[in-house]
Order: sequence, then structure tokens, then C-alpha cells
Amino acid sequence: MKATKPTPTLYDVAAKSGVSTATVSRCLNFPDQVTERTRDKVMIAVNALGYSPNFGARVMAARRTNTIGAIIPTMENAIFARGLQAFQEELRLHGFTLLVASSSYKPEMEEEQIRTLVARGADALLLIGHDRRPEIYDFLETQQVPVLVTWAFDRAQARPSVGFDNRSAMRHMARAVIGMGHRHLALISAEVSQNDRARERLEGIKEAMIETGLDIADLEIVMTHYGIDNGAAAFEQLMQSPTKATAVFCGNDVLAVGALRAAQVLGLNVPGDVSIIGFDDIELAQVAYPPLTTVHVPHREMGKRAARTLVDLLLGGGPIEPQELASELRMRSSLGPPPGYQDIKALEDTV
Amino acid sequence: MKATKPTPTLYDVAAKSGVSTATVSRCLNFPDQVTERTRDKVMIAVNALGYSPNFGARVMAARRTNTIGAIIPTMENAIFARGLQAFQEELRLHGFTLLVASSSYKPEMEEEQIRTLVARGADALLLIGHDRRPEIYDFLETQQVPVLVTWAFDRAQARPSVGFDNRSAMRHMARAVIGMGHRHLALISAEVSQNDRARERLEGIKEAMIETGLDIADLEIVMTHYGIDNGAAAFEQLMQSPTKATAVFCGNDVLAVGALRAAQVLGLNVPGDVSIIGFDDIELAQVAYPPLTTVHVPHREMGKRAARTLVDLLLGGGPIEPQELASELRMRSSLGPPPGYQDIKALEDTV
DNA sequence: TGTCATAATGTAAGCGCTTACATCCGCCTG
DNA sequence: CAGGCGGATGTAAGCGCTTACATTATGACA
Repeated sequence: MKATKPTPTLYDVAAKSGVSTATVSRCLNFPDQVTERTRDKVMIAVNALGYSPNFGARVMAARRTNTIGAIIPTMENAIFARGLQAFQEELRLHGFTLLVASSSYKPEMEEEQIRTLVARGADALLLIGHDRRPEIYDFLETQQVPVLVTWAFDRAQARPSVGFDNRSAMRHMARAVIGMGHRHLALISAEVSQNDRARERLEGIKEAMIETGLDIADLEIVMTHYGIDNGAAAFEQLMQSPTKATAVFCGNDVLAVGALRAAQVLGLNVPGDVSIIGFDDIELAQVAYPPLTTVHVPHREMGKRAARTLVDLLLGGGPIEPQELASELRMRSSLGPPPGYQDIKALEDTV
Repeated sequence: MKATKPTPTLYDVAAKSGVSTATVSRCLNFPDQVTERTRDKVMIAVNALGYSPNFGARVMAARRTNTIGAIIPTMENAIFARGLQAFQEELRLHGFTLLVASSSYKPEMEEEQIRTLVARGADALLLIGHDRRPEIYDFLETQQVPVLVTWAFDRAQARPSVGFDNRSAMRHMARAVIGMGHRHLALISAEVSQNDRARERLEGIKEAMIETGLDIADLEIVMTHYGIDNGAAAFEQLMQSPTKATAVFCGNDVLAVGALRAAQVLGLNVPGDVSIIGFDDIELAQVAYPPLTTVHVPHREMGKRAARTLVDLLLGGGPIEPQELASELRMRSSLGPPPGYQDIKALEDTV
């Protein structure tokens, strides 16, 4: 195309500084294996030439890329952003680079991205959630690319993960909601068939209902895609149902904010007429009106730990240590007692 | 580390299918240069062996990575997320991969990231805004890595950009605000010294003030870092000033949402007591309470165009065509007339 | 059937780096 | 002062692929 002045190579640096290529390479990769004198000579040449090592050649010769790939469902909102940022920062600290791709919550797309990242030489992969065709895991195994799952923690799963227990987090929240007196519950969720996180959150609600003697058949569920507008539409749909729920759980904060908006449009008071509960605790949750009761996920901590885990694995070689992080309930004003509520619980307590 | 069964190479495939390595390579890269018969033979071998080309080797031999790097100031909030997502989607369509890094709004960090991405063989770079030490641009030139600037558009700058004119966008907004009767203006901005976007936005306000006969010395400015809490703190500071502003511009929506929250805490009615104006129009802006008047930036379109531009450049080789996109005012309820306002403008109009 | 343009395939030279191994040098020991 | 040792440096063999160029097969045409 344009063959102007060629980029300087290791040979140029070696020639200019009067040492061998091996020494230059060592200067760059293992500075302490080289005399200070030599190192200075070399660095001067490096700077003078504006030399920068060729990635491809380096990868090929060293047979590793120092790159870690991550595939998140979406970049469009802040759900994964904070965790990913922390992940990246930690990786950088250890000299690794992050390669990000997003799958738009589509499994086929995720598979393609996995293949792409592997083809690009990712030394390891960070994936969100466990649900995935076994073929993919086989492929990863064949290619000898280690995988760490995050945003979920489930001992029952074969793959190691660094994350939190979606089910128990949601169970805790549901208990709190039921404890406030709510009996008519609803859930706006993502499709659960290929999303273990969504499925686990749903299960959490069911478990809490069973514990407290509610009939899980009464849980009204609307499945939709994540998105503010979808959340709003789903909420409207729920409000048209005959058994009007007094508490609407949402699969994440984005849906919940949509629900909040729809409530406003419908002239419903939150939490006076209906309570709305989110999940994730992204910035949106605090800023929404009214502020959203939600499950706080330790995004940054999770990202950081995931990075450390992967780095340890890649450098040390030891097996991955699964880690469970705690999530917390953030009680804000979008949750209150159901309309016309008398303190049944207080009554029960006296029994 | 672990030297189990080695990954199959192009040679293995060639041997297994009884053709030369060149033919295998062509099969994979330019299928139509090869007979169907041969192609089938080769593909069978590829599948049988589970062959996947080695990225490093490919990069080295072909001298390009099909990777484009982007450095954004932050991943933590949604400011750049949507644009980046669109950028990535479009790149993917053309077979390019995106390498993202974030600089936390720190110039030194950005420089380091630039070097890292170049070292990783990015074929081109997408950068936010123009402000950057000349040395960096020199480096990029030496390395022959083309750069596209986005999130800004300024004909006066040497580098090509695909974006919008921050100054004129803010000028339009300021005109509208002044037109509503506001005379006491304030701005919460990021430090402008190394941020041309922030600087241009400030200039836009000043221009509008000059146009309308206001004294730019009266514009109260608080500089802070982007962040909800910083926005809140800055707003509180402004509200303590003797000449209380009736309209507070914010460098972006994140700051504005912080201001909104601070107003609520201070018991100020928005826009009754004070108007608050954002910039960017991210999701937060619509969801905030009251909904934020802001400058709508065509994030997705910008990302997409930037991707196309870079792809065209890399494939076609033609020079980069700078493109200016339009931004729009989004008038929502956080902006209203100043307290006790009489319609001076209507009066003026009759003159 | 022989020619010749054209398409298909093969040959082999790198791409720029890392690293195992060889060499060299300086200095300590006996 | 010879011998030996260890640290610094040099030599050169690949890493797995692409691609310019050489060679061979194909088939249209006279």
C-alpha cells in the first residue's frame, strides 16, 4: 500500500546499540539479566529509533499473548461496565491486556465471539454465567484455553466461578418483600432458558415463597429482553392482569427503571400502590425516582478478583480457586408495604 | 508448562489433505481461488484435526492484525458505552476486532494505553477528543498507525475526526437557556486544560453570552472530575455563592444528575428555583427526576460512522474523510424559566 | 491434436521475535 | 599463576503462517 520508512525492528536496535538481538530482547523482557551499562545503551537506541516490538512476532515466538478475553452480554448500559473496568485495571497491573466483546445476550453470538477470541490468541476467557452448550466447553478444552465464569456462583456447576449466588440473593430479597406483607408477587425477567442468572433469581423468589407458605403458581411472570422500554411494557402488561401484584421484582435495574417509568405514566404511586424491586445496583438505581430497592452486586470486587484469579492461573499454573462473594440488599424507597396493609406479621409474631 | 498434544498446524492439515500449505492457506483466506474438490478435502482435514490458525503467526506473516484499538476515558458509566458498542458491531461486520482500553480521564494513562495498543498491533486507533501531546501523535506517525478522533469535530484541528461540534452544540443550548430569561449562569465542568471537549463546551456558553450581551465574567465555573458525587458537591458549592445562578450547565449528564440530587437534598425545586442542564443524553438523563434537559449526542451513529471510516481506510487506503454529525437539544423538565421571571423576551420582540 | 492463455497448485523465502545453547570474560581460589 | 566458576552476551534455530513467483493442469480454439 504505502511502503515508506519501515518500522524499526529488533535488529535495528541491536545494530544501533552494538549488541546482539538476544541482548536487546532480554533488556526489554528481563531487564535485570543485563548490565546497567548495556541496558542504557540499548534503551537509548530504542528511544532514538522509536522502536516498539512487533506483537505478532512476539506472540509467535513466546507462544502466548498476555491477552485475556471477556465476553459480556452488553456494553450498552452500566450493568457490566463497572465490573469490567475493575477487571481491566487489575489485568493491566499484571501486564495483561483485555479483549472485550459483547454478545447482545445472544448465545450464538457469544459462541462466535468465543471462537474469535480464541483465534486471536486469548490466553484465557472470562464469561458471564454458566449456561452454554457443552460443545463450546469442549472446544475451549481442546484449545486449552482456561475459562472463568463470573456474575454467578454455583457450586453445582462444573466450571469454576468468581461471583455471587443469584438464587440466594434473590431469595433474601423476596423474603424481605414478603416480610413487609406482600402476597401478590410478580416478576419481570429475561428469558430463563439460556440464562442461569435469570433462572436462579427466579428460583430464589420461588424458594422464598415456598418457605413462607405462598403458592408459587401465583407468581406472575413476564419474560422480556433487558431494556428500559421493555421493562415499561412488561410492567404495563402486569398491571392489566386481574390479580394485580403489589410487588414487582425485576431481573435487573434496567427493567426496574422501565417499570418505574411505566408506573409514573399509569399514575401509580411507588411504593404506595405498587413496590418495584431491581437487581444489580447500578448508578441508575440510586438516581431513579423513587430510588430503587435492589440487590447490590459487588461489581468492582468481582472484576478485580476474577482478574487476579486468572492471572494467578496463567502465571502460577495452579488450579482455579472458586470464590463466592456476598451480595447485599439495598433498601430504598421503591419498596414499601402493600396498599392497605395491616401488620399481619406483628400479629403472627404474638402467636 | 503443560506440553500435552500439540495444536495442529497448517502443515498437519496440508499433509493430511495431500496438498501444499499454500493451498490450505488459500482455502482458509480466499476460498474462491481453490477448486471445490480441493476445498472439500482441505476442510475435512481441518475439521478432523480441529485446526484453528495461529493468530500470532498469521499476524506476523500478513503484517496486520485486523484489530482496531479504542481508548475511552471511562467504562464506568454509559457515556461512551453506546457509541463504543455501535463501533464494535460495525467493525465486526467487516471482520475487525475491537481492543478497548480506558484511561480514567488521565492523559498519562492514555499515552500508556496508546503505546500498549500499538504494541499489540492495532491497525488503527480511535481516540476521544483532540487534546494530546504532540509527541504522541509523532509516535503514532512513526509507527504508521492511523488515528481517528471522535466525540469532537473541529475543522481547526489537524487530525481527522468523526463527531459533533461541542462548542456549537453548547452554544445552541446556552442560547436557549438565555432565551428563557436566565441571566445568572453557572457551569460545572471537567478540567478544561487537557480536554478539548470540555473546553469547547465552555467556549460555546461564552459565545452565547457574548452574543446576547451578557458579561462572560459573570459565568461561575466549578471544575471537578466527572462523577455523580462530584457533580453534587460542585452544585452545593455553587449554591453557596452570593450571586446564585438560576441555570447550571453541566459538562455531562453524570455531573448533572449529581447536581439534581444535590438540589433535592438542599430542598431546591428544579426547575422552579434553579434549572439544570446536562450534556450527552445518556439513559440516566431520561430516568433522572426531573428528566434532564440535555444535548443529545448521536452516540450510535457516531460509533458506526467511525468504524466505517476506519475500515474504509484500512481496506481501501484512501484518506480519512472527516465527518460532522449533528447534535440536538433535548428539552425536558429540568429546565424552566428563572424564578420570578417576566417575559422580557416577549417585550423585546415587540420593540 | 497441438497451442496457448488461464486457472490451480506448489515451492520456499521470509515476517520479527524468543530462547536454548555456546561462548566469552572477569575474578576468586588454591 | 593455572583452573574453575558464574554471570553477561552472542549465535542461530525455529515459531506457523502468507505470498511472490514458479510450475503444472485445464480447456478453448484452430
